[in-house]
Amino acid sequence: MDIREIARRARVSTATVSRAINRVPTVDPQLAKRVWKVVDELGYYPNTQARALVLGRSRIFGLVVSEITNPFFPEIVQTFENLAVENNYEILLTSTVHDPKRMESAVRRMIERRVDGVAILTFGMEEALIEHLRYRKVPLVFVDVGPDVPGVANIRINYLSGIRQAVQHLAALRHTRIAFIAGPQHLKSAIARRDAFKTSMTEIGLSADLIVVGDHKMEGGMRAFRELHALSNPPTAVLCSNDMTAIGVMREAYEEDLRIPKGLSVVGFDDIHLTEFTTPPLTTVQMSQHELAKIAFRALLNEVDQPRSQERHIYELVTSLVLRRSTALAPGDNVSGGPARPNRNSSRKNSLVSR
Amino acid sequence: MDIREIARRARVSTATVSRAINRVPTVDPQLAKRVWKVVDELGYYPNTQARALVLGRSRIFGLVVSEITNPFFPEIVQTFENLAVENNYEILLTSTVHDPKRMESAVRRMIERRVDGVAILTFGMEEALIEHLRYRKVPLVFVDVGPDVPGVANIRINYLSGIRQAVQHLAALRHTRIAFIAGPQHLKSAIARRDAFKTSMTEIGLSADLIVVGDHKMEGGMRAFRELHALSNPPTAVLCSNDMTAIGVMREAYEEDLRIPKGLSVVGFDDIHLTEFTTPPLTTVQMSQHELAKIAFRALLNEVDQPRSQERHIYELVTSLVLRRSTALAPGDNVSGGPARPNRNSSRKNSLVSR
DNA sequence: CGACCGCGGGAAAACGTTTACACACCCGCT
DNA sequence: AGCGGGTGTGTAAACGTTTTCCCGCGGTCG
Repeated sequence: MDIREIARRARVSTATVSRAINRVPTVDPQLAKRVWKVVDELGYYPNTQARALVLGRSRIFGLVVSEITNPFFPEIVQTFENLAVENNYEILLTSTVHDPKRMESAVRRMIERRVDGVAILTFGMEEALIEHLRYRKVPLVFVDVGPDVPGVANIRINYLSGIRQAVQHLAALRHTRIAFIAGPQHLKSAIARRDAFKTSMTEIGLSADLIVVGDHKMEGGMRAFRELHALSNPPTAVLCSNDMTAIGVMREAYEEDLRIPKGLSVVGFDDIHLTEFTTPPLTTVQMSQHELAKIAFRALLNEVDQPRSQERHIYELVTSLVLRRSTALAPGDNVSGGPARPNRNSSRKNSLVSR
Repeated sequence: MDIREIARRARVSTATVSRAINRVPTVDPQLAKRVWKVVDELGYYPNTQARALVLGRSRIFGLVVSEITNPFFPEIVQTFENLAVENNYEILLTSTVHDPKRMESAVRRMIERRVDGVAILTFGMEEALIEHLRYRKVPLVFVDVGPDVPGVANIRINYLSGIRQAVQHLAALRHTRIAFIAGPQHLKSAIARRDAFKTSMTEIGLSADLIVVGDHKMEGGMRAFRELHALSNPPTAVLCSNDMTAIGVMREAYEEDLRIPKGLSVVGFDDIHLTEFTTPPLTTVQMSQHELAKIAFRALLNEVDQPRSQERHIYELVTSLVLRRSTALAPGDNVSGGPARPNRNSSRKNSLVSR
């Protein structure tokens, strides 16, 4: 069933059918109604491939993430998808599981399907695929790590804003020995977080020498905390480069019978959903996946609408602390009476029994 | 840059280029090499839309899930995607966030893109979209809930196998008061799990009357457990209809200062990744998302390869218990010496400090 | 030595749209 | 009454492939 069939039955030309379907205003309402009637009766749906072929636009965006099973990404995918359907786009999802072959095939697939743009929302070093796509003049948007070249949009993440809030929050709770568990040092984003920690500490006169590196996974957090805990003068608070690391710290603390937050304050980074389900719920620096996806999508949409090829667009995403229940006054510090901590601005979705 | 450009430069016809690219064996190796040379030089990639148009096959599968942010689904998506790239397919992902409008638009999108098949891996009542797709003779595969009609494949889940293992595991640990926290009773899958629990209990002579219904979310688990805990003779073990419920139970138990597993044994259902990150790691009934996605993909592939339209295909997925650390001997039961529990067959990815 | 057969390659049609261009028709003006 | 312009519809080309059909060539067999 194609447009010609519709044309025949409505006794008009294919041109008119096409125009009616696309709501071109000049077509006689009478005819339009006749066309729509047939369309509805037959349950006709235009063939997107044919359309794409002549329009030269596929209405498909590529979306590259590191791995969907990493809890950071599902919400990005969800938001991106929502925006896609709203704008009549389709999304071609790829998770490079840090595998160069996967990236290569991803690029091939995207080019073959003639995507209108690609968002690379991965925290990694997928430099390889960039060149290939740039060469084809596909609109691109990167996060954090993108090359500073014309024609590709870039989302800068303001790590400092959130990390500074976290550090000052801990300092306000009388913590002075604050440790940082960093991420893999080949990731730009991990380095940026560590640097933000150093800056935040030194600017309030605390020393930032308690830094140990993890792997952005639970195991790394456990290992790193074991190391810290063995110190002669262990930290009373730990700030982590991401939430999985913080979960590792909490797990290890539990094994060592250290209660959180009384015995140890822990702060994560990312604000993945999981943090609401830990015991206790994790205080963390939010880097809104929702916002990130939104910015990325908008950037692509802009780019296809008015391709200002030579400008380089920079967007910014700020981070900010969300308070839950994994931080408290430093042990040994006794203030008299009153609630020890600032207002909680976290969305308290989970009806917790107060204790 | 199109196939004609290649043809011109290689001084052959477009037919030959097409044949060379598609590795038709009859073409002269000499010519083929000439074609490939030009292809590589120019970085030519065939236009999939044009191809799909003439072939009548889009090489796209639809994948419908409930919501990607539900931790049950990311692994399904990942596996499905892996298989897709392996087989040169693309996937058109939709999460109906339980919203009828979303489902409708999902169907429209899939039909417009002319998907070759659709896997509906959602635990819900998306009956609406079924008819529309069936009418179009799109190959379908359902999980659990599909209508028993010819032409659509169905994946049956064997809930009983895993739940029976769980119940018997608990019974072996001397638990006799075993409660079940069910899921929303409008979901077929939730009902099936509850029934499997009843069957498993009665067949070993235990009474299955400690059933309270939750909502498959953490809050429901917390609420349900509060109810159970307030009983004059509370259960010593709780089996949950899904993992999020179990996490709620653990959280609530923590609030009530009940240690797991010493004071209470908890078993979940689904085996989402999250269960490895709880403290303690959750013993749960595995319903392999990986297998599920694999079966679904295979089923679709079968269907497009040899469309035996009238047969109805039934596949089965068995469930089975995976032991972690949230179950132990019933309190008050003292056996002398020896390890209290069976071998642990769980994959112990996380190097836990034994305690 | 000629006819026939097999094999490989080319011309062109087909897939289902959109849209540039052409062409009726009607209305109002001179 | 004739002409010009505006409005709305139709015809056909174009998008980039695959594939059918046909043709020419070389080899083999009678």
